[in-house]
Amino acid sequence: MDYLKGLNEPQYEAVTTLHGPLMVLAGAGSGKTRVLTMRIAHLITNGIDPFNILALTFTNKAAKEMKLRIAKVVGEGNAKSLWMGTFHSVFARILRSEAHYLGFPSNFTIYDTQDSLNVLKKVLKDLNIDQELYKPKKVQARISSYKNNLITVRAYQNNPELIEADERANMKYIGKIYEKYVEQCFRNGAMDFDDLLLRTNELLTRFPEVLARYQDRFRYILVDEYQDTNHSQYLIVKALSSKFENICVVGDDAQSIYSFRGANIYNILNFKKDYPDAKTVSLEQNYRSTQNIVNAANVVIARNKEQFKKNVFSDNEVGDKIKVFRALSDADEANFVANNIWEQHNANQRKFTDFAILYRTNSQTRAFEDALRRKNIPYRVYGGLSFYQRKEIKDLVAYLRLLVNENDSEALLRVINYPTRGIGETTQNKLIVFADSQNVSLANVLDNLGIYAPHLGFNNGVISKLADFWSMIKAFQVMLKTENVYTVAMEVAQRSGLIKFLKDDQTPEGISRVENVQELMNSMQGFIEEQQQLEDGDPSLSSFLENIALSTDQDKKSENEDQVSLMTIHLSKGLEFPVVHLVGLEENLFPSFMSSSTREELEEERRLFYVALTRAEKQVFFSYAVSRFQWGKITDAEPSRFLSEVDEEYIEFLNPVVESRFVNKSGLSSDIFGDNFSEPRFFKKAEKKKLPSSDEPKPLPKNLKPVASAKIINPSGNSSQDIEVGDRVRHDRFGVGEVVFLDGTDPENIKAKVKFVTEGEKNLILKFAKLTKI
DNA sequence: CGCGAAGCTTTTCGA
DNA sequence: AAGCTTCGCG
Repeated sequence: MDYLKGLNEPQYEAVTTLHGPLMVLAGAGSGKTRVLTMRIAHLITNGIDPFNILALTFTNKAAKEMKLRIAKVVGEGNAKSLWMGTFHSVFARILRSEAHYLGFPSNFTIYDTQDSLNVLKKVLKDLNIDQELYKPKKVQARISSYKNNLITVRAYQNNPELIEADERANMKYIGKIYEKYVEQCFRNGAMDFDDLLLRTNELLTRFPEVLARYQDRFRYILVDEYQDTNHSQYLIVKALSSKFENICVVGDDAQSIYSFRGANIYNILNFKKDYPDAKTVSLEQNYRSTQNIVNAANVVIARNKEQFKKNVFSDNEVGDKIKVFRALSDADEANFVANNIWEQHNANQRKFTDFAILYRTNSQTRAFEDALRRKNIPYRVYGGLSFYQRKEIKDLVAYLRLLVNENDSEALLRVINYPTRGIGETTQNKLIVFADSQNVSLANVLDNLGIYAPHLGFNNGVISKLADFWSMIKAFQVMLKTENVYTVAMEVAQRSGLIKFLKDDQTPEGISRVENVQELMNSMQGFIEEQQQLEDGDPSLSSFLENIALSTDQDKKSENEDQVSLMTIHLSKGLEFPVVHLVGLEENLFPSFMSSSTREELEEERRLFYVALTRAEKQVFFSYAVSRFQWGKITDAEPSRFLSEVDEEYIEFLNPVVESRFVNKSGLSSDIFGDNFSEPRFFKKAEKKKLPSSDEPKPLPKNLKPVASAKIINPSGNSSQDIEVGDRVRHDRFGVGEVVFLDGTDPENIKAKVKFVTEGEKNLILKFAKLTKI
């Protein structure tokens, strides 16, 4: 039992407590993954059949990795029958084999958010509902939250309170829309993400024999990231574990960041109420980060009301202080980060993989990509518009979905006239109306075109176009029976005209679309080969489609490449990096303007900040910009309140503290570089110095009103007289250099080209550059 | 019916 | 800025 060596006391306890309910509160960096893997290994070495173990993880990648680590301890043969994966993938598989109970085909389609939105829009159109009043996205969110809380259509209709609430919100047709949407999905033989959980609940409650079967199979259940489970997931776990009660949940309430998709922090906060006999183990020693980082994170998270008492600590070195950089713009911020990474890469011999750039929103990515590319720094962006969400990929995938499940009308309508083949909107609408009136699927109408044609009022041209399209699909289906999936997909891409259509577009975007399709084909081939090698692999098309529907970007993280990682904070959960750049620390961005109105929302944003901070092992850089190009225009920004929540003792400012706190916002274009929200307002140290008389609580950044004139923006800045071409100057950040060029006559706006020894040439606006003559 | 231009809206996080 | 919808013409 070598694997038990080196565990600390609580870790040991968590690993060796095999029976009964157990809650492991694992602080950030406390060796949670290790405990989980060792615990499973320990179960197996103690004679528990791996077949009886179910482990639910947050990403499929985490599952894969943990399985590998377990295999190292107990041997591959033993680890194989272990069931490990995300809620969605595990229960999608179970639903496939039990689909007949629910009246679904076993090859049901899985709709992603976009697909489901498309279906919803069609429903709204069908019902003649004004999409201005019923914004599809809002409706979708509402339905999603019903599903996550197990409010089925029937439950909704029997609940006057809900109906009333929707009426008050001027959404009295929600119930009707909900009903239609569910009907449509059912008819399409499709489940959305929420259905995968909701239908599992339905399966387990309506069919006790099924529940008994899975209860008996999954005698030991482990749930990772329990703080981010929603009610639906909670009920599944509860139902499955209620017979043996060998349930181990692992989580950290301080890292609950998914309430927007229904995660319920009370699942973990109330675990003890659900299982009064539950044992609790707290892992409090952080092995990941320096003391400075851990302490800073603790101070911030302590502001949240709702939480377990924990004392996370680190025995590592004290470490560097967190460095804070104030940038002039988003581009400036990105340059700072890129420079910093470049310097550290050279000076400290850090690999690029050691760095992560974490941000709140995906739209922040671009500036960093530009800056990194300019410096030739290799990077990889995770998340964002994921590969499988690209239009060209979705189009090809829609064809494939249609082959597997021809009732999937969403897929059918997506491809019936793409590439265009003369089956326009009018024709499509006639088809839809007719199919509805006969209560059959679109596929059924196309199957029996000969019989239905007289009732459809199509001319011969349209009929033959429809027949051609459908016989093409049928031919693909026949091919699928004998040929390998890759071959069929290739045939689809070519015969449908998709490839040709894409190739006709020779713009850079068009070329990249063709490449993307190629990449999809490659990944398909890879998938098939991999599945063929696995003993229990499934190289079928529907298996491939399920795989991509549930794949996360993290899942395909490429190893062995020395690249800087760019991702949202949400995606970074569970990862760690030696150096973390947490960027865009501005009010309305982080915390997000969408989540700043209630205490609960703000606390979740704060937990997000905590997650970001605790990703770092050695060093953290905070940065924010005072102006940012956003939504098509330049917007002023104010430092995030979270900056002021970190005690000054853990922080070091890279920019000099600026004398003036004020700037004139009226008139001058240079206002965007204003220092009006510089540190003195927000940090105790500076405040004590500059505002000795002020005992008032710090104002929220929102309320700040800039006053005074632009003249005193930067007393330490340079006027035109000070600096001349040929002068040797020092810059706080770029070091020593020589002025090679001056440009402009307006003293407010003189630009200086300075050649720095280490940094090369920079174009600076003299007024702000704070150059010192030497 | 198909295409492109014009106009309009909408901005978080993601299985 | 980007995505989506609408509109008008060939």
